Amino acid sequence: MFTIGKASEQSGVNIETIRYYEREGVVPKPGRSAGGRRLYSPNEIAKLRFVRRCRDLGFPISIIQTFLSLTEQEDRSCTEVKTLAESHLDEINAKIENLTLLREALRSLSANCDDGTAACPMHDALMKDGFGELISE
Amino acid sequence: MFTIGKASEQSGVNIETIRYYEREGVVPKPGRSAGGRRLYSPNEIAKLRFVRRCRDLGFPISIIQTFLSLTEQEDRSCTEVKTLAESHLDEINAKIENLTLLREALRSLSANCDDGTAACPMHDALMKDGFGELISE
DNA sequence: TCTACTTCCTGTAGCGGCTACAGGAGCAAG
DNA sequence: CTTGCTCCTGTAGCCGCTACAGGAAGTAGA
Repeated sequence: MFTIGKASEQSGVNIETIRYYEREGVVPKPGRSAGGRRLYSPNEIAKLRFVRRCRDLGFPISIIQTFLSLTEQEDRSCTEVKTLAESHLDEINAKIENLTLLREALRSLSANCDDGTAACPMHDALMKDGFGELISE
Repeated sequence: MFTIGKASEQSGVNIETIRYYEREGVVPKPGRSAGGRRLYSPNEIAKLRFVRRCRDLGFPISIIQTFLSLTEQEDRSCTEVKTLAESHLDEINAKIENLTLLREALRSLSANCDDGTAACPMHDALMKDGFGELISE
């Protein structure tokens, strides 16, 4: 059994964040020592690590909770997890696409600044009425 | 002069968001009608549009405020704007890179689910201790 | 002129996902 | 026994909005 500090080290989840996850019911409440300190089993630490990795992958907490509850009921949850992952993949693709558009827009605005004619062509372009709407979303 | 509803239409900024920008000092307080309603000049509406477009480009409010204050003092602020824009461009590139890594990680995890051997290979991979740390940040 | 409807006002609280305190208690080493 | 670390609870703040509630002002038609 490990205290919250060790659990944090091993899972890579910040101590405050671990307590936050507990408050929000993302992970179950751990046992306590005689002195009232949280004690984590290796299994619970694995769960925290799982949450962190899912967060790193960009999953929102709500979906991670679904993942964890699907995992509780051991029967054939793989396809459901896969479906969720793939719809998330679509979102990521959309984000990448938008960011790429945005990058091009910024690049061309910034490039205009090089000719040194106007006070600030970038600013002017963003102020003007006729400037096209960049982001689709 | 236009009421907040018209200003919202013309700038593309939500009414509530306009008031929020005013509270936060992003844009100056507009004049008021006899009855106490906000009245916007075309110039103020252009400013709102400017803020929205910068937000669309992913700039945080704090940077947009810098943009606007650089604009107030008309003297050669172009290079500063350009510098800010380019460091923002770097951030966008980093985001795209991370998302791309993330997409590959998700794809390969999801692909593993297809062979239908384990209960859920994706879940197992995320739980395991040895799984590499994906995201650099 | 009265009424119905729309727009606007202020103020406050909520969202997600943390992070940062304050003020105190437990615990191990020297 | 004291020092210093970790831990506890509870609360407030971060960003950039968004969504109310409860009321006042303005507009259009009968």
